[in-house]
Amino acid sequence: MSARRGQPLTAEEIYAAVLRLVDAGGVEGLSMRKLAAELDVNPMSLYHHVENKDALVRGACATVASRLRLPPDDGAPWQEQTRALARAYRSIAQSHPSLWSYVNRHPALVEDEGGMWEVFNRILVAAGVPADELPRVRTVLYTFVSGFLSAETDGLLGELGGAEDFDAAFEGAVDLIVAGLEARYS
Amino acid sequence: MSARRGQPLTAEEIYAAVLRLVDAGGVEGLSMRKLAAELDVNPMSLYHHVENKDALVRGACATVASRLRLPPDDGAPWQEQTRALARAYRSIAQSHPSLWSYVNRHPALVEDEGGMWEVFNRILVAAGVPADELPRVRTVLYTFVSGFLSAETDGLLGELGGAEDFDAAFEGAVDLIVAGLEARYS
DNA sequence: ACCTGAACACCGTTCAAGT
DNA sequence: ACCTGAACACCGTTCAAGT
Repeated sequence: MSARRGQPLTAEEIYAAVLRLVDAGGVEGLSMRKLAAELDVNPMSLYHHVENKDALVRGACATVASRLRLPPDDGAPWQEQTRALARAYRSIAQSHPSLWSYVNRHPALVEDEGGMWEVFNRILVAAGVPADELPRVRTVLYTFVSGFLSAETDGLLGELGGAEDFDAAFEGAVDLIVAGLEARYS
Repeated sequence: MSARRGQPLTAEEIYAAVLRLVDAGGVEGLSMRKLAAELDVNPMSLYHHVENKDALVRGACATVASRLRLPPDDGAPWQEQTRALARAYRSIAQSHPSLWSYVNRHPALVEDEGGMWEVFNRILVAAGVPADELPRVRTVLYTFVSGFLSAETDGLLGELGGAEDFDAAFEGAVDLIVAGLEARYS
C-alpha cells in the first residue's frame, strides 16, 4: 500500500521526480522502481499514468524543451543572432545535461523545440546560404554544436584538454562556425 | 559444463565475439551472459579472462582503434591532410558504429589512437593556428567531427533531413571547417 | 589452479486477482 | 474503475564449493 493521500499522481509531480532522478544518476540510472519509490507509490501504479520508460523520458524531454527561449527577430546582424541561438540551446542542454545527452542520441526523441529550425533557417538565409543548401548546412551546423555540447556534458571536453574555460571554448567554437559561414557564403 | 575443447579462450576470440554482439545490438545489448553463450562457455568463466563488462568494452575499443591508419606526412597542403585525417577517423567510426558511439561519450574510454593528436597538431600548425590556441582549436574541431559522426551513426542525420547523401554531407562539413580555419588563421 | 552453480540485488513489464 | 502482488525473463557480479 502507499502512504500517499487519495489524490492521484499529476504529470507535473511525475516529471519533476523524473528530472530529479535523471539529474542525479542519468537516464541509465533512472528506473521505474526507483521513480515509484521517489513518489512513494507502487511501481506498477506508474503504468497507469505512462506507457513505459521510453514515454517517461519523452515526456521529460518535452517539459524541458518547452523552456527554450528563442532569440527574437530584431534587426541584429546574423552573426549575433547565431550566437544568441547557440547560447539559448546550450543553456537548455546544460539545465539537464544527462537528459539532453541521452535524447540527443536517440533520433526518435528529437523533436522541433518550439520552432527552432525556423529561426535557424532565417538566420542562415541572412548569412547568405542559398535555399537549396539550407537543410544540409542547418543539419551540419546542428551536429557541430551538439557535438561540442555532448563533449561538454559528457566530460570529454575536460578530458581532451585545451579548454579549461568551457564558456570561452564554446564562444570560440561558435566563432569558428561564423567564420566558416562568412568565408563561404557572404 | 561447456562443449568447448580443452584450450582456454583467447583474447582474439573474445573480442571478435564482443564486436559481433556490439555490431548486432549495441553496447547496451551486450551482456556477459550473451557473450558467454556466443562463446559456448559458462558466464562465470569470462571473469577469469576479463575484469568486468567495462574492461571488455575497453579492450574491444583498443582492438578497433589499433586499425586507424593516419595520413602520412607528405608535403600535401594542410587542407588535403585535414580531409584525409577526417576520412580515416570516420572510417574507423563506421567500421563499428555502435561501439564508437558508446566510447565517444565515455571520456574514460577515449584514448590517443595511434598518435592521432600529434598528426592533428601538425596539420593545424600548417594551417597557421598559433601554438597557444592549438589545444583549444584541436579539441573544438574534434567535437565538431565527432558530433557529425554521432549524428550519422545514431541515425540522427537522416532524421534531421537535408543530408540524403551522407558522404557528401561529411565532405561539406569538413569543407566548412577548412573554410573556418582559412578565414581565421591563414 | 581453474572452473562453475547457486545466489544476491537489481531491471522492465505482464497479468490475474484483489478492492 | 482503479490498483497491486506475484511472476517472468532478464541483468552484473560475488563467492563458496567443486574438480
